[in-house]
Amino acid sequence: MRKHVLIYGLCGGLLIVALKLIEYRFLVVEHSIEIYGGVVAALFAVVGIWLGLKLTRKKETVVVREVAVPAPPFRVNQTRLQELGITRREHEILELIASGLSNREIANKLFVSENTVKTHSSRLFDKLSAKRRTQAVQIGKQLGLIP
Amino acid sequence: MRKHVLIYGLCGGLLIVALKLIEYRFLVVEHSIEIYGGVVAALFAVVGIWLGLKLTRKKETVVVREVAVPAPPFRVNQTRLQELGITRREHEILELIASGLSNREIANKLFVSENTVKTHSSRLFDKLSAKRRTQAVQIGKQLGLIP
DNA sequence: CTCAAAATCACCCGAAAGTATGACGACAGG
DNA sequence: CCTGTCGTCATACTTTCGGGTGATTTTGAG
Repeated sequence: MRKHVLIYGLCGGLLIVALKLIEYRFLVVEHSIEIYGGVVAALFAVVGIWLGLKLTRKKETVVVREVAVPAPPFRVNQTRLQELGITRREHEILELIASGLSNREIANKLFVSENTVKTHSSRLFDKLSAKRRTQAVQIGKQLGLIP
Repeated sequence: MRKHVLIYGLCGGLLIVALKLIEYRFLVVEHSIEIYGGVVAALFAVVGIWLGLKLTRKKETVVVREVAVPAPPFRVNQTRLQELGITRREHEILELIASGLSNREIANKLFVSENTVKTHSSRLFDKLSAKRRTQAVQIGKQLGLIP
């Protein structure tokens, strides 16, 4: 800011000197003082406006808008399934257990015997280190095997 | 913009007239033309700077920064709890069931008897229209009672 | 204080869940 | 052809769950 003022002052001084040097050659007409003043005024006004624009050009307003992330579509973690050696049937049964069905209901839905469902779920619990179906569901969710 | 220029011009004209009116009273000294020019220059430069600032004050660069909302914080649906007449204890037990604990484990955790846990869960199942604990968990999630 | 709701506990019993073990057929891959 | 995996099923047994009933204590609102 100070710098700008100094530069401005210097320019003003130089301009005045320049004008003085030529005032007796081209502006000797009587009453030309008004023209002289107007020109000087216009010139410095333009310089002032330019300076003012220069000084404030960098103003910015940062607007932070929070955007809700759309629900990430559930994707079964196939890698984990393989790691744990969980078969398709076992995974299918885990899903049905998670939806709140009993062994018998699952058996009916899959057209197999209840005992089969029990064996599957037993093996599933082993692989998930679960002792109960509720725990299996909880672990399954945590591992991304079910939504 | 046009308006500003006009106003400026008008002011300039008025100033010149004003100066002319007093030039023979206070600035009759020879060579005072330099002082006159300097004053006019400084005055209009100031006006110019002010104008420049005024013109650009409202210019803003809007930067939109999208912020991903991490996880929608889970909020228990208290209204639904009241609608169903589920007590605090029952809700507490629903949460523990959902985390995969057995009745006995819940009893130990809450320092009550297993029978108490059974009674609570029984009433809870009634209120949720659930026949099994797994179903209670599924319904509870659906109703926003548990995360 | 009083009353009702909530929380606690007990006992019984049948149903469901879970464990253990063995067996059989289908099917893919070496 | 042989072997391993998967899916299927069965039997027997133990544990857990859940329903039903009744009772006592705590607690909070009026």
